[in-house]
Amino acid sequence: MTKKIFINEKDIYDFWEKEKIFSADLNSKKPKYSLLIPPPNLTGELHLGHAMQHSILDALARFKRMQGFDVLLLPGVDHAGIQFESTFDKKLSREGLTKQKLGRDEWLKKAWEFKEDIYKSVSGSWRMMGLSADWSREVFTLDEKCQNAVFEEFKTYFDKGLIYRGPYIVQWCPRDQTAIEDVEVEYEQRKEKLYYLKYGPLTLATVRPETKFGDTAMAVNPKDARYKDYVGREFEIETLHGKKMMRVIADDAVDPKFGTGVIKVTPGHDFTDYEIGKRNNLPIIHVINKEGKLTDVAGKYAGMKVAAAREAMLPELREKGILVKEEEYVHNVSVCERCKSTVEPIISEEWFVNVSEMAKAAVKVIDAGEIEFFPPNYKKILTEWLSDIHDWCISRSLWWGHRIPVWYKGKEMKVSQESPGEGWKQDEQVLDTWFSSGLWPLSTLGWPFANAQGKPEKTKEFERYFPWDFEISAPEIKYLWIARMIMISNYFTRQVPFKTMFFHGMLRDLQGRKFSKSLGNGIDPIYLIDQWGVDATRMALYTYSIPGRDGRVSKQILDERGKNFRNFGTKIRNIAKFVLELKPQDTNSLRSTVYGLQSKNKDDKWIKEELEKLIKQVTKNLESLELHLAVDDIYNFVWHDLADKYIEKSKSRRGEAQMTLEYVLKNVLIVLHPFMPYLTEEIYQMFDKTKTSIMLEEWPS
RNA sequence: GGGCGGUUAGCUCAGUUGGUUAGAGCGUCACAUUGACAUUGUGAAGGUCACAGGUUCGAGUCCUGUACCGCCCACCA
Repeated sequence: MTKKIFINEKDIYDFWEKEKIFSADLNSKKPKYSLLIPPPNLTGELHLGHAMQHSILDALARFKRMQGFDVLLLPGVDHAGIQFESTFDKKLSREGLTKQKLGRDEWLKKAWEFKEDIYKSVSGSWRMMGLSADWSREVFTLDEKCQNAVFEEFKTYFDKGLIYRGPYIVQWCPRDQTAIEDVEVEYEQRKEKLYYLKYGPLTLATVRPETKFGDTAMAVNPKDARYKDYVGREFEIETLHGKKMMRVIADDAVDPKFGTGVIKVTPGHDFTDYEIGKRNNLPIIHVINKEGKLTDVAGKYAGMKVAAAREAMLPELREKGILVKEEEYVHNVSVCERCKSTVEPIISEEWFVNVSEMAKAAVKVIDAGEIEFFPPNYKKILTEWLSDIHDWCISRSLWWGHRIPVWYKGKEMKVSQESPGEGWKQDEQVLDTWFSSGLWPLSTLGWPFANAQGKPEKTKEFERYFPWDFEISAPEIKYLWIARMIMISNYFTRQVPFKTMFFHGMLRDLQGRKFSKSLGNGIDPIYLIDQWGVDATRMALYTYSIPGRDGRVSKQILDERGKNFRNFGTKIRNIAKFVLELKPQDTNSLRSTVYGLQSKNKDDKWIKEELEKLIKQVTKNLESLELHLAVDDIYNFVWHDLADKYIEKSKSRRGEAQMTLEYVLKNVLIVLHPFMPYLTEEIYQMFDKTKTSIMLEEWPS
């Protein structure tokens, strides 16, 4: 084989791609090992978490390939509904454009162009980590095959009666103008005021006086002796629009210890109150609209934003003797995970899926141990969530996504991918991003199945690579994504989507905070790569790759580690230079050394024993997904055993040691390759070798 | 209010089923040195492993409790 000299990392990557070493082979006789890359959101940069995730995936893929598996490492991108749309709308507003001005069709056209731009700028950096993915199979969640899969999913649920549309109280983000899921809501601790209001004979406490226009009852706990005599009776109460009769009801949801033990019931704008309202047949009054402003029922406060209206009405409440007391109150306010605006519970027409049966079935397969979780306690975390699941609100008032495949004509309704004909109008909403992401393990392999005759027939890809052997995720999307993949996959295929589920920890700043754009505390992996190289950056990240363990990092700490592993790379380069470039004239090439390792010298025997231990350890640690330990083992062996001890001693018997040196170095390169792919390939090419690339070498056993 | 995780050297963290003097990197100090490598080598200092009990021949590791930090879940308006 000819030796190759590479100019830089990209040069090596291109070489691998050209040799098609990343491609999975459907017709391979080897056993398969499939890994599914979590599709990054199409909103911009690769962040540290991605970089770590990709590094872990790639190490395993390379390891399995060398172990003789036909590896599929499948890449893809997620359209990321809300996130993409808000990024794009911000860009439009800088150009003086709005959704309204453009209209849906024009907006979508521009959105697709923007998508292409973003994709181009980010896909390069995703590859830069060295990801040995099969790019020929890359999937985007809005590709035709995903569209088909999503339609099949929707239609199946619909036909089985699991999908329904109805008014429901949802978490509404007034800024993103869409309903969001419970799991997309964050809580922010805020100091507000608790207002005591006089309602007829009773006094109650509330933090939201502005919703009083929507009150339809007062409620107390049925066990509360103080109010026993009031229950079931109506009282005249003073409102801002004059006097009004209101009933007192009893409901278990009322906590007698809160405030005065009496609450006002506003079924239109509070989750508890909505439930109370349902149980007691209370009417629903809309006080807040989808822009977060008060409606006409608020009289002169109509049109004001919630917070402003609250302030504005206080003087009148005081004056009329309704507001009798105020106190400081610290509580959690719901905010939108994406844009951080206060979320309003409001009633909206939305689509839902009843997932309780699916979830039950998912709990069964998880309990049966069909998926191995890292760390193992996630098994319990997921089954508990699935056991207590609510109907899934799948509609979003966005334009970027899979449009709900329902068409209307007068009172008629049809589920169809294409327009059923003249006069039919499609539903305006799109599906929740996770509706398509939940299908990811299936849609990436060609589900739904149909042959030329339209009969179901599994694709070859699906037959071979499903279920996936390995999936990885950040813990924060365990419910949004992981639980749903398990549930949906099991529903459609009666199989788990993946056999191993790895949750990595979250990288945080030194105060333990998440990295976020708004805090400006992010660390750009591209910076680390520029500074220390891809391999060193990967190594630094592996030290944080322990399942479920968060890590605290700063730019300084990552620089330290990056520098350290860059030095390690230099160490190996120097070892290679010592062993291969400066070798004595009278020694043979590596090829002969493989057969001639019978040296009786005690140093030779020692280093070979240590090497064997290393190989065993690294193999074991990779198999048990403890990459940090594998990295540590190699580091110690190379630096302290091989370089500091063995090489130093070998200097007095250089020629004799040559064969052992080459043998050890070559094996070190192989076991290090999953972690530092570029460096190891570069040095491998300096050997008189038998394989085109180190990627094709066999893992030593 | 429930559930989970963390607490080990100045900093960031390892420590795999309990087993000798508890480890790494960075930082600090001393010495060496152009010898594959100054992106170096040798050595040193630095820890009552959060705290209190318990199990054990033996506990950083297992059990109970406490404190602090963090995360997730939850309809306290």
